[in-house]
Amino acid sequence: MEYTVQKLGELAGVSTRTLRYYDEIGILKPARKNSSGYRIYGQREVDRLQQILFYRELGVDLKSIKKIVTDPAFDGADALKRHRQQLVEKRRQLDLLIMNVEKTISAAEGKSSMADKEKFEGFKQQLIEDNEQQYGQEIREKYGNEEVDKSNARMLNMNEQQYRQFTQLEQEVLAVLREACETGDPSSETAQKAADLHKQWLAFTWPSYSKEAHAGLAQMYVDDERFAAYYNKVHPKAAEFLRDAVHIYTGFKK
Amino acid sequence: MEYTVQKLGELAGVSTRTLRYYDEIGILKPARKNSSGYRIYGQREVDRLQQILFYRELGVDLKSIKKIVTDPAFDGADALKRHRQQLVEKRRQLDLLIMNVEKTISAAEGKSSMADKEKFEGFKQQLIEDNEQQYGQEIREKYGNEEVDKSNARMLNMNEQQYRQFTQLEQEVLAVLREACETGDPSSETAQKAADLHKQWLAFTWPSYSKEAHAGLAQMYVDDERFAAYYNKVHPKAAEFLRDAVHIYTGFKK
DNA sequence: CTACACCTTCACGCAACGTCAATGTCAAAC
DNA sequence: GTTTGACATTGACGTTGCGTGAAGGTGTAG
Repeated sequence: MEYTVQKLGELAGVSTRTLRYYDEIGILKPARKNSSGYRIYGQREVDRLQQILFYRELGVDLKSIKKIVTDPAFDGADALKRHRQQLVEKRRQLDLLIMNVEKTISAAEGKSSMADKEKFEGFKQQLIEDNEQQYGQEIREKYGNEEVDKSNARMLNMNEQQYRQFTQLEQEVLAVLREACETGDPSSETAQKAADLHKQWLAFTWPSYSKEAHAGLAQMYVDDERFAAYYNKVHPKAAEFLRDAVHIYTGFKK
Repeated sequence: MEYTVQKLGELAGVSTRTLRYYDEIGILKPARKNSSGYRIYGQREVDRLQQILFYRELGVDLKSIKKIVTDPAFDGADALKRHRQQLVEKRRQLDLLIMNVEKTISAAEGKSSMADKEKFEGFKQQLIEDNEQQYGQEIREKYGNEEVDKSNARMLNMNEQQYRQFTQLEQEVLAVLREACETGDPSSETAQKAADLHKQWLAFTWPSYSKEAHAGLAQMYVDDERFAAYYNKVHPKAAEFLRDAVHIYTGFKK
């Protein structure tokens, strides 16, 4: 039972290029080469190829497969578990992505029937609704209806460019905050920059900035688990850290 | 407002390499170059970069982004819809992959006996602990300690095969629910199938099934954002949809 | 004047092959 | 004995979105 590249390829359903590649990376070497340099595979190689293809179908990368098939002491099931973890994480990311894409699409659809001029109205409207639904009640209780309505009104008055700046600033706040958290010091320069960015971000929608409101809001980020969860995406203690940084930034005393 | 590569990079949170690459592929060219060949970007380029990054975050590839941002006649929303289709298909593949990997793992575990059985016990134990930590308090408040403890006890009494059925059912519920959401009709056959699967799934751990409890639980999936988030992985309105479907399934009247 | 930070253009590396290209070999047909 | 055609070989580039040097020019502060 000896096979040339093509025969083995047909048998296993892979291209000859693949077999040469597997030889090249040392994952499946032919049993021998004939006088003209042709690759000759035997039964052992067939079995091994099956094994390789089995793991390949499960999405395992060739480097890991190599370890599994070459080192008999290597635990395949264990490797698969780690692999599963990666896949599950990948799916989580994909789920988030799809949710965002769908949000964007439905926002865009709400707008497409309208005039071109009102391009982002639907998008912003959606954002406000989301926000209201998530945090509306608490914010209204704390800051009063007027303030919140004014804030929403400001957002509705944003144009597309402002909106993009707004979302970008949001990203920046999170990025700097994450970096700052690593320092562990809320009075560090980075932390204070995060607080400043957060103020700027706030200024986009909050009608009147005040140190007290800023400090109070920061406290709420800690108290309200939904806010906390939002910030803690970037670091387990990000919400607390931001509060401390903002309290220093605003000169707020406990 | 002029920026060199690094300045713009810091502003937008991308590397200078990325900006040079975007120049190279013609997706974002600098406004001009100074006498020494330095790239100089202006406000227009900043805006455009924002737009690029916006789509990039949604996982759109640069080739498509190029079309969107360079050709004003190109419909971004349309591109996003095709993109979503790709993502959904990708997720379907990923789901299949994960199922296969899990099948393989549990098959391998069923083979090796003693040590792995203990691992399995640990697995269940872990699952209960996770669950307790995440939802424990609310559930205990709503349904009482006894019920919850009984539920946990049932899970601990599951054998491996039952456990596999249980997790498999969980996946099925999500899959059918996703499909049902597309119909938009909670009374549709698919939606009712989802509700039925959900009941079966529930039966695995819930000691005594009742329509009232089922309907109430479904309502909680909407009210509690953590449950909602779990179901909304598959569709933005999945939690609400499931509630409606279950309410029809159980004949619950508002 | 000298650091030193910042800029430039190559160019390789990454995963897993697909796809030529140029050339050698085997078996059968003429 | 030669031609043909299928099959083999070893390169080597293309794919995607940059990261990461290398080698060398430029801007500015001390």
